[in-house]
Amino acid sequence: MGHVGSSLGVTPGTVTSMMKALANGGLVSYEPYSGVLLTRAGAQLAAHVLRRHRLVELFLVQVLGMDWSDVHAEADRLEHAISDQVLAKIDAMLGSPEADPHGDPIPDASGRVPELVVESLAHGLPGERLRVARVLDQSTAFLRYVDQQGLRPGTQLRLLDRDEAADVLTLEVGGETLRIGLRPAARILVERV
Amino acid sequence: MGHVGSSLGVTPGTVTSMMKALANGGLVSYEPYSGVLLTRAGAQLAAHVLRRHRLVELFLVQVLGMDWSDVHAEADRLEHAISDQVLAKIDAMLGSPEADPHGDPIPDASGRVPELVVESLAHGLPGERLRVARVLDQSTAFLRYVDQQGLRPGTQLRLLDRDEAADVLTLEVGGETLRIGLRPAARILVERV
DNA sequence: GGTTTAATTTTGATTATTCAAAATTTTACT
DNA sequence: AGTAAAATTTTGAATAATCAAAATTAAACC
Repeated sequence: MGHVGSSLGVTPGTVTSMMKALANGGLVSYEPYSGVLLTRAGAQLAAHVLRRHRLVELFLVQVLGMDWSDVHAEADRLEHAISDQVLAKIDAMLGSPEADPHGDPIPDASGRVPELVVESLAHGLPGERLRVARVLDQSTAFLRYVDQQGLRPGTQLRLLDRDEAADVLTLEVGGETLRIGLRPAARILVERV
Repeated sequence: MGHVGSSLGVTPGTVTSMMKALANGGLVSYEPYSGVLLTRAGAQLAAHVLRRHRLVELFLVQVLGMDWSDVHAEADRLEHAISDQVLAKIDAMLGSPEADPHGDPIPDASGRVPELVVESLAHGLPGERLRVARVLDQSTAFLRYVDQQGLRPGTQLRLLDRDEAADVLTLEVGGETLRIGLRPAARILVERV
């Protein structure tokens, strides 16, 4: 559980305290040394938090014209301050979207997440026509790279070649040919078209 | 200073602690039992907080289509979570407005507040043509009333009669005639046109 | 002016959050 | 199986925010 602490910037002991508090509130089941599991209520709450976060991200990009590589941090601060009423307005304005700018699915108001059939770009076979559905690595650096290569969610592409030895895929995107390593390709999810 | 506490929902002792903390941070000068005064830095910060609050209110009304009688509470929660970058986008989208939906002036980015020459509607004289500039009482009830009477900021009106004895003004607004007490009229600021 | 009343401040206690460091448990490796 | 390493939890202490109630100061009133 150490990674939870470092990603939140707190010490391991603090994470234990938090987990106990969550267990106390009925949001997780917690057995010392073995880990935590979300309860039904906890999963529900998590879905609502995700919904807020992702709707806010999409709003920041689409309505305020912000860069998609910056909105994660903004949304982290905003999601706690937005009322259900404002969220409903945002949702309506965006047309109840199913995915945020990174392609992450947005749970609906009841907490259900839209499923989509996607696979990793790294598993694609030569000749396939694909559409970028989702970018898993949301670090600023990676998003910038994806942006520059024109591989944002929604983009169509064709897989030209797959070179296992060199660890490289060759793609055709918007008439251009580009090469991408299998490592980064594994962080990009696509759907067949 | 008791009203500060009650409007914040805390006890008087807590207010004293807060004032000491603000004085410690150089935002106010504080002399026990005599009161507090904003320092230059405090006034600057206050202007920025007001700017945030009022820009957010206007944004909620103009962009998200919310009711102006609801946005105060929303803005109170949002103003702390919005980054300068997002605020700048909002400001640009609204065209660097000078007043929020209630007519309250919005300080510019440097903290300067636009002055406008206004007086209370209660001081108007019969025959004057006026424009509603600002509504001081921002309780939900009063804003609803003002809304129903069509007296939102920007509305033009003519003062027909002033009856000191009955404590009533007679106005002509958009072809309609309406009567309003001097008490509520004092909460509405107008400019001559 | 002296006394009562109201406002403000201080005091002492409570609660919540976090950390560093020690203790415990699990996992990994021989 | 046994030990070393890593992860997790516990402990004890520090900090901050708040409150209720007591003490102090200022204001109001005869």
